[in-house]
Amino acid sequence: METFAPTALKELVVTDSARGPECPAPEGGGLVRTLLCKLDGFAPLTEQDRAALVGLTGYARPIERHTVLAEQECVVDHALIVLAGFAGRSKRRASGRRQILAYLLPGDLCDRGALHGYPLDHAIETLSPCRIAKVPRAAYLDLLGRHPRIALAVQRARLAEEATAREWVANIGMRSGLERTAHLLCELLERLGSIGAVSDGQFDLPLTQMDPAETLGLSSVHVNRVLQALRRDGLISLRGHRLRILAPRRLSQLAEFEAGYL
Amino acid sequence: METFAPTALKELVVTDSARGPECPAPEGGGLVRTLLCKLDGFAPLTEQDRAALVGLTGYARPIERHTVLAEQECVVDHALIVLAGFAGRSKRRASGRRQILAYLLPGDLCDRGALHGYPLDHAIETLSPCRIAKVPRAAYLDLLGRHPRIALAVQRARLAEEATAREWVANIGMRSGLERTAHLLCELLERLGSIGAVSDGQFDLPLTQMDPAETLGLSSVHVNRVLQALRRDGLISLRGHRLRILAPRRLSQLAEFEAGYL
DNA sequence: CGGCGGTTTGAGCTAGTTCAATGTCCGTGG
DNA sequence: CCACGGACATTGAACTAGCTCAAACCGCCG
Repeated sequence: METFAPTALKELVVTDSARGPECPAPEGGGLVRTLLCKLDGFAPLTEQDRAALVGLTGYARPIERHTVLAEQECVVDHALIVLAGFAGRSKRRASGRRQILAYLLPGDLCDRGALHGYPLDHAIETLSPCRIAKVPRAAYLDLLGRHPRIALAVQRARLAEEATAREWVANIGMRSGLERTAHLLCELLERLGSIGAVSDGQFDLPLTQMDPAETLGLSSVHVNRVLQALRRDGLISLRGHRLRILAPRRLSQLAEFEAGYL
Repeated sequence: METFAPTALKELVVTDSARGPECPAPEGGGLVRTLLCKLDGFAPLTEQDRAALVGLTGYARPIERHTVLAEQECVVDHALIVLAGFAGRSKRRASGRRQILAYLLPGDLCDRGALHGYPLDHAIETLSPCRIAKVPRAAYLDLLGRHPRIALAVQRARLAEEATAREWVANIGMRSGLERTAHLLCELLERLGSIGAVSDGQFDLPLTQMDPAETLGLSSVHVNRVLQALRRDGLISLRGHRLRILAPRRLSQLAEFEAGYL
């Protein structure tokens, strides 16, 4: 169950490096680490591969919360790599109601824009302050061309993303509010764990309760009550934006969470 | 709005050719037509490409309703091409409750098994009697290798499938039962239209009300009532397994259905 | 004719919504 | 240092969409 990364854990690296423009990017590969970590998990990378990825840091910029990185209907011509913070894909109804379709966590990347010149069927926006690399199409294609292992890892990452999307359909479609929420937390634990952003079952959740609500197809009021129930039952503890999974086993049982598909 | 295929419509081709083992495959490319139709829509195919696809007919077999084509957790080593009937991806909970994750309609194909040797995160099963080609990995890879346009079309088809999956998350997550159902019908109209299986707003829906229910995260009782409401309001007519969209415009407005992403 | 698989209907119930008030934390300006 | 305001979290209370269970009904096939 415990899938924490074997590397030394730099606690809070996500938040304090995402705090804003005045905060300089940390030394060397401090943030690309998430990307390296994640891609390496899909296909082992060589030193050259890693160096090339570290080189992408030049494209990184701090970005405020609730910034739209790519509008629906728009053709984008760069790849996005999340280095810190939470971003997400989302759709909006005419009524204003929003549905979050996927989380983009540190190490995740999104290259639909760069690879295929299709207009996006959804928007991409930051859910928290983020540090994000916008890699121009040419540079990105060049990267993939020169580094087949990276290309492979990226392709596998896409498969994992598809699997997650299916998991979300199932989650929203056939689970109760409590179970859905538990499932989401399990997913976050696993995904953040795989990039070393979990320490002792604890991680930062730089979201508003509105975000899980729009993720899970629930009202924020209900999410609030569900979180209280999870706390009451001793499954989690949550103070501010710091979440701790107290009973991962029981939580994943409640959610029928299947680890391993990433 | 009307995206009906320009080719001559062979009404009922889906059902009568999917009826069962005793029913011989129709003359020539009668059923691959759907595949040709669909892929050609993504990337124009040459005569050689088409011939190669027609060649796949040899792998086609009639398959009964509710047959599991690929079990969850299993590694599959062939690509599946649906030539007639409805199949789908699905997940099941321990309680037995099922969620349908995607429909595989005639012309759709599913090559995760053949391309990457990963165990499936979901099952694939027929929802109606089908005619399906199981193409062995080697033959499939060979096909893609020799026919780059087919490979391109397949890749684009995958993008469209991903977009559909996102649409489903949004559908289940933020729409009411009525809207969800309307949206699903719009999707079916569009997808079946693109393979010429819609005639005069009418198409075969070889499903039980349980299937839409498990698709939309509703109970079959509720789906029943929703369908009645749609009929009452003159949006659709439904007799047996024959569905007619009477007011496509109003229906897609109700569902906030965005055509065009396929 | 009888039965099976599916649809339809009814009635009661509950998970989750909506709306609105209240509480809490935190940053800002005086 | 404190008052103020804004953004979130929490609570309460009324309401409702959709669920469950169970009975009837319908069409089809053997």
